[in-house]
Amino acid sequence: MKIASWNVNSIKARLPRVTEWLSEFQPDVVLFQELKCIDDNFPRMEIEDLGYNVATHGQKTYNGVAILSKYPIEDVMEGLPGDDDDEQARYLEATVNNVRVASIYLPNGNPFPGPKFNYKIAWMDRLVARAKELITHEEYLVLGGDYNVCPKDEDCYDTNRFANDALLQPESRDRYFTLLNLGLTDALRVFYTSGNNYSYWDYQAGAWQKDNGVRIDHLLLSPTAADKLIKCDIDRTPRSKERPSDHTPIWCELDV
DNA sequence: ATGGTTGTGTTACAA
Repeated sequence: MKIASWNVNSIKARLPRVTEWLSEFQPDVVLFQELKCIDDNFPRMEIEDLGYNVATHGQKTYNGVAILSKYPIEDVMEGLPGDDDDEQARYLEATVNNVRVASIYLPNGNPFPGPKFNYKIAWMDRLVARAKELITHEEYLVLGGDYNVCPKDEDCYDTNRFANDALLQPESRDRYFTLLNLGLTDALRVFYTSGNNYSYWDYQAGAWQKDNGVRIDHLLLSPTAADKLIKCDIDRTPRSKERPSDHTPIWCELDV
């Protein structure tokens, strides 16, 4: 069972890249972030024609997350618990083929410091609380998405340029490692124990051509899911194409 | 070179 996560940076603008990648890569489950559209404008038919069920949690202009699955999508939960006043569409959870999955678009948090960074940290605290709850269920669990966190310096091409960036702040990293300390596994680091494994390259200044990237898209697995982990990798192919997203997919294969 | 690009939706803001 192949599960992928991809920040598409507008599903409408990215539809040609998305359909060609789904057709070629054939993931069983896909977690999308940054749809940048309301549910009614999601290109549902085009995706369903490729054999996927679709659950969306969209929003006008910003944010928006979705779950695609070749299996039925069950027990959908929209939004991250813990703040009834939070109206940003950044979290969608569901069960597919006995695997609980979440599509996560964690707040970027820039500029640091400031209210956006405070929102990021509060959001991460809510994610930790949700992960704590989920992990007690002892089921297959994959928390995937754009975490907007570089866990370590090796996950950023130039830490000096990012010294004041929210992606590298200790407060962001502390909460990311709190997730790992709950027992979640950073699936990519099972196979690539160190070094550059970027998932995002800025559109500006030839960042892609120079491989000036950061690793901020992650798949975190519960212990039972990690036991079934066969492979995890980052697929750079979509980032190399015309009119790409600035992110590229991360995927894993589970023996379930 | 303190630059540069993309997307939404309006000429600003987020990333």
